[in-house]
Amino acid sequence: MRKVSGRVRRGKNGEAIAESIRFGPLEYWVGFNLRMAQEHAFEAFSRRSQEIGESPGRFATLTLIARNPGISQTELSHANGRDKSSLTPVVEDLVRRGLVERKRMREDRRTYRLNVTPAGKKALTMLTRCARRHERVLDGIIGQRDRKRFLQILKKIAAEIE
Amino acid sequence: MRKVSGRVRRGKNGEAIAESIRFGPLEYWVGFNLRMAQEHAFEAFSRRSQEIGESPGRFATLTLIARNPGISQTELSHANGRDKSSLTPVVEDLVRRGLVERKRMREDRRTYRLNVTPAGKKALTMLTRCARRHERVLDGIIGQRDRKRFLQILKKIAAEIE
DNA sequence: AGGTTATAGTTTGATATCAAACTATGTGGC
DNA sequence: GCCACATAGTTTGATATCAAACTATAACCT
Repeated sequence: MRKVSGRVRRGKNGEAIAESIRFGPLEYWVGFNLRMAQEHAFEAFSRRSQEIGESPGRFATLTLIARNPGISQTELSHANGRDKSSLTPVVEDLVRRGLVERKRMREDRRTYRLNVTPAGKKALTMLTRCARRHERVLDGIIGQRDRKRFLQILKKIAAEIE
Repeated sequence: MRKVSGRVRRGKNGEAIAESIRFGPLEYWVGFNLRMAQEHAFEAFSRRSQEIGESPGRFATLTLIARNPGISQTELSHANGRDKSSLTPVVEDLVRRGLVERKRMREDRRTYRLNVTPAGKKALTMLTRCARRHERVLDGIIGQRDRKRFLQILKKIAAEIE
């Protein structure tokens, strides 16, 4: 867990003087707080998924393939918000471990079709359980009353910012 | 700008059939949408700060040093939510470019004190202007009514998740 | 004082990511 | 058919990050 920010300065006799950090405008700026929230949340999910021996990044990838059988790598990279070149080693790994199957399309031999194998479905089930626990924690923090609106705003930001 | 997700599949006669991606549970999960919002927002800020020739990551760093004169690298790394080792090259760069000054503490010769130089203040002013424009865009998307609550929730997530 | 333990910062090795260059394939104009 | 252009995926080079090992100082205990 990340330590919470706090300064300790020593006085003349070496006694600890706790000071807190001044965040200035960062305090009330959305950009900074969005980053902090995301990074802390991601880290928490990361720990959770490590418990079941999966990388946290695999979750969205597997879900998207499972929900969109035959999806291509480029489509997947857009859906997941990553560059297609980042996907190459990820897909390689998933295929190597037998979680995803990859076939050339007949009609267009540049394109691959991705599908989740039975083993992949199993891994996804585990990851989904893990993600549900994570979501429940987040829900607890956000509160039932604000959750829907909060989610709407997040979607709006992703969709509308240039 | 990142393309929006959408699939195009070819029919028998080669006509384009647009399909949209199914996100399954990702659709309504906070974790995924938090990540997407943060990444899109960061990318937008990144473009903005490139226009003035600064890295987006420098903004929080410079602000925190300016607001906490004499802060140490470890304190800074906690405040900024980064590992102290990540800070080494960043501080090096800021010092090399004359934006930050770094002095050994007398009382504890392991520790450095960081301070922003006049040149650093100037760079920070530019970056702050840039960040303000970015914030205004975000404010427009979020809406004045929900902004405060939204910010509160982001802070709560960062603070409370394990 | 001397040895043990803690702390500040750096170095190193691993990972994830992007962007640009590249390869192979496909499409369209003529 | 051929040539220009577009597209799917890979490779390569750069950057940012973390975690663990390391160096140097400092604090603590007896």
